[in-house]
Amino acid sequence: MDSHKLYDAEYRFCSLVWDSEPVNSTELVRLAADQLGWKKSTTYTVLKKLCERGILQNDNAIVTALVKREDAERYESTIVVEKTFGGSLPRFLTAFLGERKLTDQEAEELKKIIEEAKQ
Amino acid sequence: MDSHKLYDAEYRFCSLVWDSEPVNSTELVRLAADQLGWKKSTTYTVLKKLCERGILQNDNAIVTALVKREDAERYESTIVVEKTFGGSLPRFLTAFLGERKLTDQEAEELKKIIEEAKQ
DNA sequence: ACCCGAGGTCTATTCCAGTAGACTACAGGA
DNA sequence: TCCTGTAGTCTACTGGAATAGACCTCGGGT
Repeated sequence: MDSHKLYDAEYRFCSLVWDSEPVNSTELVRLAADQLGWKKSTTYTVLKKLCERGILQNDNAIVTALVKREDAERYESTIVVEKTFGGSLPRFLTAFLGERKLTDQEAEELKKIIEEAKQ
Repeated sequence: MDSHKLYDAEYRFCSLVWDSEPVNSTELVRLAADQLGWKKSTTYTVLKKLCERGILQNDNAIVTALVKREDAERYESTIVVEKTFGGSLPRFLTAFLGERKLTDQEAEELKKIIEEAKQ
């Protein structure tokens, strides 16, 4: 349940998968070497752990994600709001905005997102 | 600069300080024992590190915070939005809301916060 | 029959956050 | 004078995230 928590390195790795799934494992080794500077065994070690935790899937060298990017993002955002802001989105928003100013356009975009989440 | 990053244990400890500053260090030892289950030396070790990083201040056994709760909260929220959502607040909001639904009242509150951050 | 690349496993090593134990110094009461 | 509480330091252990090196197997090409 809580094993959906992705550590930093895992998150970066999953990002590669999300960007290119379904992807061959050897190709993934190449991508991780390129974009993360990882050695082959590092990739396989991390891949295996993520498979064991039901986050990724490796089927005959074809890697796909069981936990989708949106799931991980939602989880991540929820955690922060809970841990740091007592679960209150308004408190999060207030803190984030701080002295920051929004343009009319940005404000409209945000309000639209909120409007769509009503009910 | 980036030393303002608070690790989990540090954050919990700072919360105690924020809640009760200015606070005597012995009293803080007591609070940390009560609320975090920490031993005395743990409290002093963490306190010292935070002082060295300019986050707290210990003056003749009177502890105060140089970095305020709002600063830490803003920092924390900014980090997530940047690290996980490419700095885009709309993307964060969309992810957080996900399938969640807002009541009219909640939506109004959020829109008000946004409105106040305009320009 | 041999080599090579694909596809992987298993076992370390390193680093650091988190936590604590043992010790020191000093001031004020009994 | 000794004890006790306050205030603090310094060193050390532990667990786990991050990373990698050495090794294994198997199928296809020469």
